[in-house]
Amino acid sequence: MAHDDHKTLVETTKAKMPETDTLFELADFFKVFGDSTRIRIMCALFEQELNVCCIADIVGMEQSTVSHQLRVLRQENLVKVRRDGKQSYYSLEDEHIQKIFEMGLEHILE
Amino acid sequence: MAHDDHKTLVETTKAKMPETDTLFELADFFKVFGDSTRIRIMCALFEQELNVCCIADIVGMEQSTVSHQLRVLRQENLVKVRRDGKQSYYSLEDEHIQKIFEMGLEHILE
DNA sequence: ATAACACATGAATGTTTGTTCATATGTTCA
DNA sequence: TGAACATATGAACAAACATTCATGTGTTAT
Repeated sequence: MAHDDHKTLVETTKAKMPETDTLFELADFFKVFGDSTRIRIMCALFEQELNVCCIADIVGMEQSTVSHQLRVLRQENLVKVRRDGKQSYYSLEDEHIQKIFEMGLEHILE
Repeated sequence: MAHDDHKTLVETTKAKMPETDTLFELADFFKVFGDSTRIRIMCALFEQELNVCCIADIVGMEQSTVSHQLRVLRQENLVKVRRDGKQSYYSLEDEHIQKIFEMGLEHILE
């Protein structure tokens, strides 16, 4: 009966999926990649660590904007800070980031 | 002079980065992964193709909501549709998706 | 101590986005 | 043809988000 097929398919599929909580976390993680300012910040940090003022000039946005976005990146453990005198130097926390970037680029360039 | 260092660093970093347009596209692409409903839809489709009504039951949302989100996924070439009678069967378009998922999961599970 | 600088943060604003309801389109079957 | 079903779509609404301005915090150097 079609009803049973439907119910079975729904149930078995749900059973094979990761925990809902995990998938919500995953969405939150990718959300960070979904903004062009943050993408450009991360991209700039591929080369070397940079202080806030440099990043702001590179992406062409207010220092304040960049600081807010760096906080978002920090909260998701994507960047780390090193304080040196008056300046804060940011760098990438994780080597997954570059791979995720590459895969995204592969997808859009085809 | 510090001013020159700053300017040089900014310029050389900008020069090494991909085109700004590309990075905007990349952000739009990742934006699609940044919603838990869409993440769960894609996750369900890892197993096999599914029609809209099944997907709605699996993720526990309105059919309308799922249709809207499937359109977003279609627009970014992440899923494809196969029409069979009254039903539309959706499946994943791209094998990058699973790898991107895996990397995201690796990041959050540590 | 105080001025100048680098960065962080709170409040306010406008925009984007996800969801729902209602309805339209398209398909099957009697 | 008309009823029932599956899906798509438009309008409306609320919630989330990115940016900016103004200001606070912390550091250096005079």
